[in-house]
Amino acid sequence: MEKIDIPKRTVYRLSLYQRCLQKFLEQSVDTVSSDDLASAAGVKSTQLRKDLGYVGQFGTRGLGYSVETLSAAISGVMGLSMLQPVVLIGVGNLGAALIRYGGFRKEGFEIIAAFDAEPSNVKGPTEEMGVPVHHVSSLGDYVAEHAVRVGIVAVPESAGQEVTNILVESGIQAILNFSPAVLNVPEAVVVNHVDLAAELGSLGFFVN
Amino acid sequence: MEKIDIPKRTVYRLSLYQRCLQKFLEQSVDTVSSDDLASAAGVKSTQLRKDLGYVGQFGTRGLGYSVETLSAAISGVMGLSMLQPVVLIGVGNLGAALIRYGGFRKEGFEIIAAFDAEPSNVKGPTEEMGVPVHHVSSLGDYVAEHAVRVGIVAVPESAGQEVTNILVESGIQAILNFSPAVLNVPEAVVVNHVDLAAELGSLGFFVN
DNA sequence: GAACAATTGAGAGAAATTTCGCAATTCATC
DNA sequence: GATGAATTGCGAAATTTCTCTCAATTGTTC
Repeated sequence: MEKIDIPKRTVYRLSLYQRCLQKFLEQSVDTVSSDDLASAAGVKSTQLRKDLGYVGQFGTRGLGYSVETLSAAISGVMGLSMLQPVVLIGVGNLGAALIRYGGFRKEGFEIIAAFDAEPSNVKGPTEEMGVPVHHVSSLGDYVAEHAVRVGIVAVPESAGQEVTNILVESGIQAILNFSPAVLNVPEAVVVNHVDLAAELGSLGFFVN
Repeated sequence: MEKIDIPKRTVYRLSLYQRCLQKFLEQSVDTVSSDDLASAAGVKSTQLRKDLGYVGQFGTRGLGYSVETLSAAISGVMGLSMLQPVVLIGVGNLGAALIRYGGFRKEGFEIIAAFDAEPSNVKGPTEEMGVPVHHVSSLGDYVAEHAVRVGIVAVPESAGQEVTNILVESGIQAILNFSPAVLNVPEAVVVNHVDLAAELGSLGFFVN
């Protein structure tokens, strides 16, 4: 497929654009210019057009883009046409917050199961959100059985690689990693690393 | 000051290096090569050396870097020599998780107060972590009075810009933004945007 | 103290990403 | 149906970021 040659940055921004389009859709806007959409997403319009250029041609010169068409096109490329099941590993503070956080569903993802080393310590999410919390020992089988392609890792650093190995062996294709650990994965597996401490830490440089 | 011309990416990685150095320090390692440190941080050694080159010269050819010296040097540049007070706005799922999350303190940051539109709905964090939760109406005064330089925004999108304006007017210098909103700030204020939904959303592209 | 192995530091080169510039196209108006 | 304003799409230029290469330096061994 031609997917491979879209820059990672562009892919990330496509998902921003998608969210903005959704918002326009809710407001019954049916046409946007690259300027409108770009400023909603916080980027320059030239960048937006370049990004969309990787995907195809959807605009009408002089007019702009049809919100609906563009949104559908991006959905297609991003593989968001149907709900993508996701597992989450590590139901600590952050993991539990992510389960309760509704924002993922709108992006086309649904956390269908959570795993923890001590599921009995976990109470909230199961009842609140209907997400069952299993023992981490069943992770591999679950992922393989349900053909889950995306995993969210929210375990402590020490367990990060171990959990990742299980996921990889069971056929995971993409990981969103919230642990501070640097995860070692085969090339075919994509990891997005969200390092909260580093994000905050790097702000230190800019103050004073 | 000479700070301005270090690339943002490099600044981010410096904070990774710092954390790795801390770990080496705990293990009583006192010298590391660029290869050792780079692989701990998940980057190439040439990149590490280039990054450190922005800060100064700390290594000894043939030997490597003194963990202690390098760590101190990075701390100096990153302004982490003393604990940096931080306010957090929006004590929902994510905000509460961030308060409970201990990892920030190690990076030299301490959440000294939290703010919410409905502080009475918030229970956990105040008692657990000793972080008081105030009404958002007192945010501006608090920030100004305590000369807080860094803020964490974890409010819903609709409130993002409003809260940001208050922070900016009160003299904030850096913001870690977890809301989906694109925050408009003057040039002097730095924003790090952590967009959870977009991070997960962009993974959709890479699966299947 | 000479030869060797290890490792940094920095300039040059390569690659990736962003921005610019402008022709091409479309719609609305006269 | 010609003129003008708006706006895309894309190649080219500029910028930023990363990687390579290699001389310079240090400690170690014989």
